[in-house]
Amino acid sequence: MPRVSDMKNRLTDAALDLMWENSYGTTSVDAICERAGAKKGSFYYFFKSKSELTAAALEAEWNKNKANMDALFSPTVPPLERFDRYFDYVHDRLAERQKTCGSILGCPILSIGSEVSTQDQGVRVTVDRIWDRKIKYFESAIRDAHAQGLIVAPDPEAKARALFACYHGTLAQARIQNDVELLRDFKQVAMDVLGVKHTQAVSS
Amino acid sequence: MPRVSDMKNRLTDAALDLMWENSYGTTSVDAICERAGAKKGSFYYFFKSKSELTAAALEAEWNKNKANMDALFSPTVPPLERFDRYFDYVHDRLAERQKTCGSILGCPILSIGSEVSTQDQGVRVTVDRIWDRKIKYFESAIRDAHAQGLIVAPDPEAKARALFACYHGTLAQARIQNDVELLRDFKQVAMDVLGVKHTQAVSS
DNA sequence: ATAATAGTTGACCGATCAGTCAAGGCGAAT
DNA sequence: ATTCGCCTTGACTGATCGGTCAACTATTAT
Repeated sequence: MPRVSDMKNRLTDAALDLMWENSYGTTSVDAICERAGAKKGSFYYFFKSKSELTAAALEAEWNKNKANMDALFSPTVPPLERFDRYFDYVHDRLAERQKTCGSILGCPILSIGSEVSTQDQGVRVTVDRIWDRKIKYFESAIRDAHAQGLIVAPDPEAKARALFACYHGTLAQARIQNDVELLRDFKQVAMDVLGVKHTQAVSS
Repeated sequence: MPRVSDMKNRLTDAALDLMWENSYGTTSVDAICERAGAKKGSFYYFFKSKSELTAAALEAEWNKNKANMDALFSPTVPPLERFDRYFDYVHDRLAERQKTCGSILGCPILSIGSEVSTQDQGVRVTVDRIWDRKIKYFESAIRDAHAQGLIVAPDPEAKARALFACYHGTLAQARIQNDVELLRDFKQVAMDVLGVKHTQAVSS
């Protein structure tokens, strides 16, 4: 067997990075190659098109984040607390990234998905698939919360989709307005959407 | 005085149309000109860049829709009913458009805004401004609903922003999944976000 | 050591990109 | 009817786009 290369990962990393910070359309294959330290020929050795690279980059991002998601939404954590931890995690990650690039970047799945959905079915289907996987974490937490009588959610799947959409709307707004504080306010909105019985703030 | 031309409007109409259906990045100046029946030189007679045209197109779209919004959110309509009518209106408009282009297009403000926000401050600021204007309709309806004891919303502006973000998240999801039914389900979510009292009593 | 193969390179392609410009056409006020 | 100036035209630019290709390198199993 000949040599092995990490170039494929470098390319997907560079692609997602650039597309997240800018957009799919303004991220050229040349720019991806430059950041990955690759030449154009190498790019097209691994991927047959920019579209295919994008789908691979989104899947790679999912794989890198899956363990984190599993931990955040661990069944050992009280169901409603899972959301709190997840929202905190995303907030912190976006705030951290803002320090280096100056912008709140929102969710790459939504940004890229919204941009290409009417034109690139390959990427669209990939976005859809990852979207569904992430919703499963919400769904499971909602079902557990319902079982414990914390909320009333006879249709956990629908409730999960709704909450996920609301959250992503807030992420998109945070990106457009470049304001991370919008994410802080979402926790209360999430409780409203989930139908958590209103609780007065308890000093901790 | 020499002749007058409707070319400027034709160009903004064509631009918004193409960017809504596809994206900002994939909408070329050439394509805009072709749809508007203009030559490149005319385009740059009216606008000094694609970016400036986009900002103008968004403002023009707002101006065309303002009367509709005023009617939908008329103070003569019961406050919570205003939302119902607005959501129906958007749903019907998107469903109608789907017949001709095959896709649920979501909200152009969000799509374009999300796409260019980190790269084009001119368009970003325009998106921001229109976003704020639209939120005012929500805010006013929420304040009226609060005054009538239909909901509890001590901070109507924050509630309006939250609901607007949630709705746009749903619009984005509908675009990505090309599914108009997601918008139908939003009405109940909106009631949850607004904190409308229904069968489920809310503890004080 | 060498052969087989995974990976790399850089030159190249036609198309399209946003944007420019000088010149001319054409409507309205005089 | 002339003139003023809004608007249109079409040919043009240099850069960049996504993508191709044949030749080359480097690694590793044998």
